[in-house]
Amino acid sequence: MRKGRVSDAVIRRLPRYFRHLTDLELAGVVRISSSALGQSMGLTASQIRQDLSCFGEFGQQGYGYNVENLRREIADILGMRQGHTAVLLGAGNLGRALMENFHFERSGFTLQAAFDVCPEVVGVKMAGLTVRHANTLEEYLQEHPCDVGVLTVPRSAAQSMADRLIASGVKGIWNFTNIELQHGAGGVRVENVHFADSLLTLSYLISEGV
Amino acid sequence: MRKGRVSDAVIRRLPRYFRHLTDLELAGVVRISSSALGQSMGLTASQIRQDLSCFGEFGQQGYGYNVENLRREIADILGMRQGHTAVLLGAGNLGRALMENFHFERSGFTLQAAFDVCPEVVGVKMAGLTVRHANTLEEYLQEHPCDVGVLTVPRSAAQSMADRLIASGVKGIWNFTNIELQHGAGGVRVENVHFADSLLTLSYLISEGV
DNA sequence: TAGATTGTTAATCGATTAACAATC
DNA sequence: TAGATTGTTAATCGATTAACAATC
Repeated sequence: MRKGRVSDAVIRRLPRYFRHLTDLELAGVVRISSSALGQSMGLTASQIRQDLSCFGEFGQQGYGYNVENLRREIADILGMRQGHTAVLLGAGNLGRALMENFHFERSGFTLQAAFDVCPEVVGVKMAGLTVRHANTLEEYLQEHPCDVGVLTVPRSAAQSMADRLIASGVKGIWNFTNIELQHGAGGVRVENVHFADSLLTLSYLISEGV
Repeated sequence: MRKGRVSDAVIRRLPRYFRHLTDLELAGVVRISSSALGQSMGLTASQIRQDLSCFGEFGQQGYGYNVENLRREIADILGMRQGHTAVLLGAGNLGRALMENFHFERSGFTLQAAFDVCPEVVGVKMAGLTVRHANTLEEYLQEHPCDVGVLTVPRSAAQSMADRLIASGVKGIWNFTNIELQHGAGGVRVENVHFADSLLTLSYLISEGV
């Protein structure tokens, strides 16, 4: 499906395309041209056509793109329809908020299990899952191989937990801890959600010109 | 302090520099060269020197950079030492997790107040703050002007809450809702934390080559 | 058919990397 | 002093934008 290497800039735009197309579909829009989509997303029509051409030909001359169809194509490109699975490590405040509020299934993921070490949390039911003790992680993953580990443990436990996830064969780590995880050449992908980096960017932007 | 326009790519690296320098300082490292810093961050020495040169001259030939000094300079550039203030909108699971777990003060922010509409939440004390009713937002902001609004309300309330924040004169919005906020030409800065976009990027990366 | 819009090739722009004189 | 390393200028690389033939 993919032609040559796809740049990081393009990859980062794919979820935005998906989100906008979802909104358009919900709003009942059937077709859209690259220039109209670009206008609503703050991109040029050229860029959109260039981006999409990395993956195939989804439009039609003189017509544009069918919204529903393009949305489905992008979902495929993003791997949303592959039935990925995830386990969550660290069912504290943030972990719990993710479990109970974030819709994993809307991104094509099934959250299979959650782990923690804290006795007050182990055994508690959250979002339909009973939190397991973290020392059963390897055992669990051996029986239920999993694509992604969601890392919401405290900073101090982050690297060792990441190592255990990698050793158990996950393909990716969704990292909410504020550290840069070390992950060897094993091909594990790490996606960081660094809250502080985000807030500091905003801090810079509102301070500019001072 | 700033020379000409600073590109977005550079701005996004500043918090990473800050984080790495903090770690180095904690580890007792006193000086570091651009090539050593680059190695540990996965950047080239050239890029680091080029980035820093947007803001001034912080190094010394033959020596490199003093870690403590460079960290402080970057904190200044990021506006961390300006004493920014924030209010939080939406004290549900995610909002509460942020209040109780995220260290606003480490990014130079003081979280001043939190608001919600839900009767079970209004009046509850979280992280030392008593949650106020959202219909007192304007009144509060008039008396206590605030730099940033942290938006952790449900999707349906997001845009109207953003409009109210902007009308009350905030400089920035830290947006955790999964929508692209509309904000006119008023110069308000919006920084998005789109969980789903992040997970979908990871989904793509672990699916690659399928 | 005429108008609209694609996918792609070429041109431009900006960001990263390399090179090097200056100097601690 | 000699070695190391900066800040900056020049070269390269990659991403974005523009142009246009193809065609629905």
